[in-house]
Amino acid sequence: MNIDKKITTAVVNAVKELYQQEIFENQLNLQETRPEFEGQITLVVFPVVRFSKKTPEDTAKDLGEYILKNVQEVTKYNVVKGFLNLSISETYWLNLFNVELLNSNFAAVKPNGKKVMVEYSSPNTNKPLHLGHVRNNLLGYAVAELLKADGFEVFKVNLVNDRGIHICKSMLAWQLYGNNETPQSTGLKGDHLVGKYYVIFDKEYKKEIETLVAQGQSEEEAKKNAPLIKQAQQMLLQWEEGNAEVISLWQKMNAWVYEGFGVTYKKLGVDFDKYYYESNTYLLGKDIVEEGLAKGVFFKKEDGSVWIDLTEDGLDQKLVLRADGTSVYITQDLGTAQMKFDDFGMEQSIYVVGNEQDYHFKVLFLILNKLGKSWADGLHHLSYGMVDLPSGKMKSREGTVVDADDLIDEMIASAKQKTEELGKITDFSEQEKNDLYYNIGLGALKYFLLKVEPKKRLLFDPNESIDFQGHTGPFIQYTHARIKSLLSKANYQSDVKSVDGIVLSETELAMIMLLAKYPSEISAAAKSHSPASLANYLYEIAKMFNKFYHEVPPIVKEEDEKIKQHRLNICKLTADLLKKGMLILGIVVPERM
RNA sequence: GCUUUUGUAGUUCAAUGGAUAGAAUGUCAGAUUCCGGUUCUGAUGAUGGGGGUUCGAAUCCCUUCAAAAGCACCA
Repeated sequence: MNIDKKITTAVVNAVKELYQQEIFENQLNLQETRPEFEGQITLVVFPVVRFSKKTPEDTAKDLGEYILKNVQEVTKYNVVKGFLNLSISETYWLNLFNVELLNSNFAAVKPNGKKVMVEYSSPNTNKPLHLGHVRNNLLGYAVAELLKADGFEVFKVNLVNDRGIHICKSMLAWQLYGNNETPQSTGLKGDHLVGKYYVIFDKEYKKEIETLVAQGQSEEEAKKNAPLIKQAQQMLLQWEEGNAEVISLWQKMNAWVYEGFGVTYKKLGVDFDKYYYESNTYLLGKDIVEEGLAKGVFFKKEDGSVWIDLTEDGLDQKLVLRADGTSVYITQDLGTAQMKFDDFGMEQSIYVVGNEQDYHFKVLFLILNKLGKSWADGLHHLSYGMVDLPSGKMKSREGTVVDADDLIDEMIASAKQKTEELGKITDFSEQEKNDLYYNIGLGALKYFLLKVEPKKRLLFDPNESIDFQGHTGPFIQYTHARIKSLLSKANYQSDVKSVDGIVLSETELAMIMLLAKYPSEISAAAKSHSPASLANYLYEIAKMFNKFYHEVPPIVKEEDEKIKQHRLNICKLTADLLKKGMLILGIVVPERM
């Protein structure tokens, strides 16, 4: 039984014995004692006051005395206003560290038997990935890994939007202006080549609109009447009819895109257990519409279109099936949700999608709820904010979009430059060097994008992200590398563990308490789907370690073997947890850098 | 216009309704340097405005201002 549990149990008993009342553990609030007061654990007394009918100070004293008598580990207490500060014995902390934290099971995953799906990435196949997608991918991956680390069985899936008017635009432009260009003939990455024709389409389309407007049409008319858009729409119809030529072009160009995406995914270090394709799912959902009609959840209008009325829930009426019987976006999402559940039978399902779709998911989940789907309560939209740059907003039309591949290459180049300037790794092989640049560059990028709460907008500053000092990935990587270097210099033996009879310094104690929180930090971060809180915790560890390392006398020169071993144990555990935690974020911490 | 989200030091980010709102960066001063481009210590400086609920509010409610997004038989 851990110390928190012992204390809360004691308080519950104290309330029973002293005040003849029943209080529940979840009404109690324990927190870490602020550094300016004596003690390590603090009970906030206010919730108990209504049971004691005494002042907060008197209540705190009552409880303090009771805990002192009944909880062996508590050696002292003091009361400041409504706060009861408890001092825990040194033996307890030392024992916690030696027996629990240094045990190899400490940060190990304990399966909880639950299944969760994380859908992320979900790109369109008409253009390459950009900075916004990067946030999505990193977030989705990290949340999935976080849930794994908290004991879930996780399925990562990617729902690819591979059909529709957008890809027809690229296809048409390639047909008209492409001269049979291929990734091989141009040396362009497949997704970039297809994206190039998407841009060309847009350019030519705009020209046509201008011409029509000059001929006297309104802009709205011109947008509808331009020959290019009509041809694209025609092509979409042919696609739906299964026209062999169109399908074959579609397959060819999508294959280029997938090859390109594959390269980007690999560089980002993300992966998927299963891909879903909208070309397979876009017809789904019609049976759910039938089901909804039968249950009276949906209603049919005179023209045959099917709707749901969500006005009682503060939303609008929402179309779920067109009058001509074809699906809309939400129809297929209804069907896809059912299919995903049928495939995996998970308790929870997380959609990592930008916040511009908040309304859509609100509606989607509400509908599934009204349809009485047992799994609807486990659906969750992990909504995240847009990414801005110091130079301003990204706008595809103005060409200020940051391409994912370019960005990654720049980060690696920047890591290389910084590392070379210092010349610390001249003995590395070429391969080792390249791996290092990659790990630092990507680590900088990933940490910077993940340290911010998902739902907030994010300002990405490439220069700041790769700084080796401050709140950055490389700072944590560097701290880890320094520890590793220290351990090897000190010839550290990990099999010597139990070291007792030591007096802990204040910072050592703080370090142990901080490291002890690892499992609960993982669990809390997983529950709130927040890699950001893990990222911040890891930074705290790195920072606290530096303080510890600075304050403690030179460890390598320490003559007392017990103290030396104990301090090296702290170093070792710090390095291990940093490594493990960063890996959840998708970041590799180098052994040397 | 309606709805949602976000407003915290100069800047970038933290803070399960709990104590004097923490970091980073920037600036200034000092200390240390076990293998570290260091690192550490101190100083500086913020909850957009106005009400309310509460023993206690950055956090919950109302209102106002600002920014962003959404409001298609698009996805």
